[in-house]
Amino acid sequence: MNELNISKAIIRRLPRYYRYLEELKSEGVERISSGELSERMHVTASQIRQDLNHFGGFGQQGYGYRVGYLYQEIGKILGLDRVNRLILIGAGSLGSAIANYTNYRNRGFCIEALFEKDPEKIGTRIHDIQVYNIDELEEYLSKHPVDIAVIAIPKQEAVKVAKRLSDSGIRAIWNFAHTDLPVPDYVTVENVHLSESLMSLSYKLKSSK
Amino acid sequence: MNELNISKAIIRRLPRYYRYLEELKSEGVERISSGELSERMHVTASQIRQDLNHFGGFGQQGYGYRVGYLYQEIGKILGLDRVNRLILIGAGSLGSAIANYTNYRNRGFCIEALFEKDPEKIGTRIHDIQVYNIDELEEYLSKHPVDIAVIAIPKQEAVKVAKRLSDSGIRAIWNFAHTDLPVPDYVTVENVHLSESLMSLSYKLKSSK
DNA sequence: TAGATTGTTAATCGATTAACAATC
DNA sequence: TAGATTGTTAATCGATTAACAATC
Repeated sequence: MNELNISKAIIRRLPRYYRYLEELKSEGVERISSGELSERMHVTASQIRQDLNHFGGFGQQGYGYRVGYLYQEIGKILGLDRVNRLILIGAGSLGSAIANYTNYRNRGFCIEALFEKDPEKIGTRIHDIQVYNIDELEEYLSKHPVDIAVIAIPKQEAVKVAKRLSDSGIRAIWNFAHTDLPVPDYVTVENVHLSESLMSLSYKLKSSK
Repeated sequence: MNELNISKAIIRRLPRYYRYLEELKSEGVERISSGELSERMHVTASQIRQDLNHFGGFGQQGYGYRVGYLYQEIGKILGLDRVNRLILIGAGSLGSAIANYTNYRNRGFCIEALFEKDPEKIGTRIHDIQVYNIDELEEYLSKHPVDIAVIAIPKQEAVKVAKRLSDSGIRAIWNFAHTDLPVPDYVTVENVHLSESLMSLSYKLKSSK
């Protein structure tokens, strides 16, 4: 159960295992072998066994893995067995889409507040989430426990807000701004650089022709 | 200039180089060495030189790299020197955010049409893009050249639409649905699995405590 | 020319796959 | 018990880093 030196590659794959297990569960499948899962997911059986074993012996020789149990355990590893409280910075179209999306789709995550500078939006509710003045960020954070801050504003402001967030003790940032955020060591940033993703696709398309 | 066997890892990094070079250009910096760029980007100078050399000798010994030239060349490699025509499937909040975002931010990409099944939205314009009935997808594709299709609809429908897209000759799909799309070999898929990204962050937060 | 910095090869490191003994 | 399949070690593969000769 030593979770200390798990490679980034494995962490990236965990949510994908989780997704496939959820699917299997909803299909009523109770047990699955690494070989069968391998065929579904298009990864090697060896990698599946190797990956899962970093976290403990979830399987049983001669039998395979119990789907429900494995699903639950990976959920725990990912920290989905408790509620992650989120706040969202930016109530533009992207921020609003994230608010909509994250609340619906992901149990384990709950968006508790939105922050904006546009006076038109402050005081309203978007997808049933209260919109606060961005100036009140520090005050809000001093009163409410928050696990993850989501940044969905342009890059110049994003860098400043990231500083304010880390100064207020935020430990995790989900960043949608087109920039790398300079944050202290104790803050974890997960970037979603959409334009970089699109450029990669453009490259792959071009080079496949 | 052999672009045939470029690793995925390098392709992922190219857009990031592109972003930093754009920044340098806008700061008026004309030349940069791999060492200086290394410090900015927090990668090794060796990796920068190694990466760039896969595509040709862009630098000059004793001098470094000319920012403008390198920026332009990486743009070409990524296929940003021509217009990529996009269509977007799904005019929900995510689709609408992507429409907004991609049109503004990324020169080289142009969203030409939106497809929806909601009768309320069909016939309207969203961020100045015409919304078509999803039933007209094949007809539209037979008349208009399209480079990339963006999928921003729930997973069940996404799989079906992906099939229709590949049957109509689409070669590249930017997929925002929570599923892996089964497509023929000649179709390239770039996934943006937001919930998986958020789960990774949850893991990293949990394990850093 | 001397100094700087690339291009490129060689060494290291890490991640993936193969193999098989352990065991249910 | 025999068959199946995991857990785990060893082998391979690929990616990153270090080193340095080439050269501007």
